[in-house]
Amino acid sequence: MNDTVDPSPGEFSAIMAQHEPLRIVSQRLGALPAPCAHCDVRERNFCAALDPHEVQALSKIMTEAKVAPHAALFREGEPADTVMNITSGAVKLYKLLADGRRQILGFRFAGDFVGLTAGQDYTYTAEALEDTRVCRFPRKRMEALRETFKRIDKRLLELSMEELAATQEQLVLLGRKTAEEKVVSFLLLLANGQVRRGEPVEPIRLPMTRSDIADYLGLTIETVSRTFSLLKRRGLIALDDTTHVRVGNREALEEIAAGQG
Amino acid sequence: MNDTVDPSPGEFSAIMAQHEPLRIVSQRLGALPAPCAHCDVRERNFCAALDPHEVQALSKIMTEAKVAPHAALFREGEPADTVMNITSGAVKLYKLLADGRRQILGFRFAGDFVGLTAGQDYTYTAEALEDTRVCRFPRKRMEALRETFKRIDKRLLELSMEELAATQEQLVLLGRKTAEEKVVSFLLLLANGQVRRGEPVEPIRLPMTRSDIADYLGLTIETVSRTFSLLKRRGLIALDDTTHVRVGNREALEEIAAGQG
DNA sequence: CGTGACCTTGAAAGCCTTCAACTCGGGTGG
DNA sequence: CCACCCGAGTTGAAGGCTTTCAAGGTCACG
Repeated sequence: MNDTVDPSPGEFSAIMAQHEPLRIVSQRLGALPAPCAHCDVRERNFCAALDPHEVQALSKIMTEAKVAPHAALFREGEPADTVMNITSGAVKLYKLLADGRRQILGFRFAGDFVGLTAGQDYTYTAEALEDTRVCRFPRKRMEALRETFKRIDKRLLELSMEELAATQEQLVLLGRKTAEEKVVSFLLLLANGQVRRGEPVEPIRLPMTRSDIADYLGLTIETVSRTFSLLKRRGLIALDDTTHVRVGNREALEEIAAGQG
Repeated sequence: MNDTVDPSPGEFSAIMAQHEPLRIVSQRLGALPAPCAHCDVRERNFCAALDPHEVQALSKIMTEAKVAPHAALFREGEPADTVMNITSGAVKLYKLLADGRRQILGFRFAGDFVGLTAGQDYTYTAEALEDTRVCRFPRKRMEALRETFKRIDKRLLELSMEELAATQEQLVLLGRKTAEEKVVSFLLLLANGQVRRGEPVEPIRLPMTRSDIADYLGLTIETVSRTFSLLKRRGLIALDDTTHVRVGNREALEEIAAGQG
């Protein structure tokens, strides 16, 4: 957490310029309120559906920070005193078993909210995959704000329920899908995420390593690699390089992901 | 849903008498408000932390129903127009893949809340494992009530976050634990649930079939059965019959579940 | 007492993992 | 400038954990 620093206000426009997708979303949706330029990732960030008063109050308790690749936003077991809204970059969330086995719970991108917990401590670790920017909200002050603006709870509940549904979908993937189905489901999930954020559908960007993908899908890096190769050989996907995938036949992939026999 | 009928008011005391655990919890916590006698499963039901006004309002929109074994409370894909609080019995939640493979998302017991969704439709099926009673809250009227009593949202958010954390723990189980670790984790989860509801720790009651357990743990019924046999042979558990388990060495099981590999 | 659902156990097969070798690209220091 | 190293990724071969296939057992129920 000590590797985070606040960007100067002057940097904002430069940052926004680097993030074409965010600007696209902003333009598409017009001038809605947002606590800061960074948070201006409409529809997805938790300010969506809030009114200007609420957003303004939120902006007052918020601080901005950037996180370097491999640095943690927070770690499992630490006191959960901050919730964060990612404004650019990519983050992985994971838990560890006693002997070091790792399960990645999910990946989060611009507009996503992380660090909300029921208990006192974070129940997972959040780590940046690349240069990442976040808006940080102190939990104490956030809770005070929630007392004043009850609608914030409603919004957080919506987000929490959506996250729960996505996590339950992931249970199906881990418990009942084959390696191929897992990898295909993963690619489609990333593609859908890009569309939701207003980014181009293709190429599908993979900011995470094969090891991260493996720990997300409950596989080994070798199986992930082999499955990519297999899909490529079958003409179902094309790899520009190891981090950019293009999809040939979307319908075919959708069928595989759904487990059509 | 048509297999549910409302019990007559006169049945309530008889029902309560059958549910020793609920009475125990009630006595322990004293006279807190609850929408109905059935909902009187303190600490766990969603009325906990609400004040009498809120609970009274909730009781007015609530109807009670009983569900027979194998009958569905609701099905995946149906319009999600009711949320429910289980007051007795046991329920399994599951999703299906196109070819029929099933993943059980979790089991729910007295005091648990089911059917809350972000979208319009249920994203999973809920089916009774045994005779089950529920309090049903029409979504529309519930949402109106949430507008009036904002604290309900706060309570629902708490429940949602707890459920999310539990589901994330299940991701670790499905993605990274061995068959033995899965079964042991499952038994401890059930044991903890019984304690939380004020029931005796032992024997651990298994109201679900081996097939249900398998589909919850991402295994086959044969592997589940073999793993039970293995644990029994090692003296780590004892099976009174197929549905009642006793634990010899709790610490040893905790270590196995945590993956002290 | 037959029937069926559920559970257990054995043996063979298979999917994924483990172990191992090799490639590729980037960073570094001589 | 380039040899060297290291992390990340790919591919092959062997092994193992779990599944699949198969058979038998138990118990509730009509």
